[in-house]
Amino acid sequence: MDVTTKPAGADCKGVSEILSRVGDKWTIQVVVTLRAGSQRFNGIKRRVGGISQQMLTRTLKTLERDGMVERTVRHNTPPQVEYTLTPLGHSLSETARHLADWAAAHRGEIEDNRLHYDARQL
Amino acid sequence: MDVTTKPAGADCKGVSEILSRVGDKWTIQVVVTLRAGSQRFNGIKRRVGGISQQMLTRTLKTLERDGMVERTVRHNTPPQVEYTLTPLGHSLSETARHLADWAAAHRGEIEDNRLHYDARQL
DNA sequence: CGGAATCCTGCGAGATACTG
DNA sequence: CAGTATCTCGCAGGATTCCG
Repeated sequence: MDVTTKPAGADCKGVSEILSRVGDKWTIQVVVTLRAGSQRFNGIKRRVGGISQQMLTRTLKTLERDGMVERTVRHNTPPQVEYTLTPLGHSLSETARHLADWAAAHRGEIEDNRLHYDARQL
Repeated sequence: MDVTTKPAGADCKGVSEILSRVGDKWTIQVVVTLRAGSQRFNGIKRRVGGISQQMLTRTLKTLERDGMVERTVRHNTPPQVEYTLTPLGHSLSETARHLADWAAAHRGEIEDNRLHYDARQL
């Protein structure tokens, strides 16, 4: 699909899909967790904290499908499954970090604005 | 900002809230639309396209509360309400654009990965 | 240990109609 | 024109149970 015709802000549908992935509750947290290196299922679950097994499974599967993480199975006893960030996944994590930095930098300002706004509504 | 000391995923809660705002379906589109300058309610509605007035109202109100847009009322007949991006809002739009650029750049790769993945599942 | 399958719930979000 | 008020529905996301 011809991205070049895009006038600097016209989300061509596919873009907003990626955006929504970033906004989803767990994807970014999992990706960021994996920046530290390969990890196994319950390891990730422990590190992310608060995620249900169901959602971790879904998130990892989606990320794998998108080519953000690689899944490696070792048929030992007990079984081991390792998840590793691909270059694409790393790239996403970098971009997401910019956003996170922005959020961290302006969080106070935003909360302030909310307080003022709410006060005015009384 | 010293990200390196963060234990690999310590989203300070408020950050993920901002992230989810970015991922929400309309916020970014409205902000991007307003980059072109002040605009009125139905003007935004027309430009964004596909948004219901309900969602536009909600989105604008949230953005106003967060201090991203400023609302100016003119009691004419017919009434006019203008929405303008604040500096904070501009700043967000810039950051969001980086993400959108990333998304646009990797969209093809991701779709490719999905096709391969789905093919393997048969 | 690493999942899959199933059930349940709340909220995001659309459609529509009414108001000032 | 610029909203507010309802009603509704789909789906993200949680809890729980079962499987290899």
